[in-house]
Amino acid sequence: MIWRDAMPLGRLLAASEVVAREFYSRPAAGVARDLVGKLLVHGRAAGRIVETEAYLGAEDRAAHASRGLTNRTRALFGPPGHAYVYFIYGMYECLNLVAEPAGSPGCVLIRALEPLAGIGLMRQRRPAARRLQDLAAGPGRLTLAMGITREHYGADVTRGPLQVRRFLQDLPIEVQVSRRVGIRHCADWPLRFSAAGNPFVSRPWPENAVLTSEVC
DNA sequence: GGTAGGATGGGCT
DNA sequence: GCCCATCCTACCC
Repeated sequence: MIWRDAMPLGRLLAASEVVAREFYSRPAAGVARDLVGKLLVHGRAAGRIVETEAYLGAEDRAAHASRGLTNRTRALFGPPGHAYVYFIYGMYECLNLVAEPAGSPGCVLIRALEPLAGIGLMRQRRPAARRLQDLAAGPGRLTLAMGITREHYGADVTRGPLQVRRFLQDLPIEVQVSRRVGIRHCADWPLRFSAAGNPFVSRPWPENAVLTSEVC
């Protein structure tokens, strides 16, 4: 198993550009699908997003926003392109990116990364990971590996140390659609998106996953 | 290879 | 008081 960086951070940054706010200002499912293949950077750590889930508004009972505007969900109702980080199961934090225009609370849960740079640092933060594929495979593992916490609640991901970037030379990638993980309500909605065949996803794609061809 | 159970605390009814 | 967008370990094939 290779624990070295796949590419130096400087080269990753030179080969990519920040994703603009307009990208996020549309229905969350499309944002989630198109975030697969993008680059997530925090400080010296970076990785390719390989798995996401969309969460919608009032109609989606699995979404925090379905219970309306509260102190916790405030960021979901704000402008797109910001981080929504929440604390779960008394131990873990999950990173979402706010989608849709301000007032419409859709968001995208970032579920898994293919680590590319800062892997030594990620490994220090995730001593329980035994394989590179496990470093950031899962929403709680991902935030641990990347050093993302509730302090990033509301952070603007179009500028600053936490960023989402697109590769300048976009390559077509296949995205699979399946059911969201670990929820009770609306469990059959096809709102989980993952890079087909990628070994860094948090769990295997189900038999009934549907393929959709997209450009990252 | 697989899974059952426990850790642990904030948000909301 | 209950639920929860999870993870790890122990244990069992």
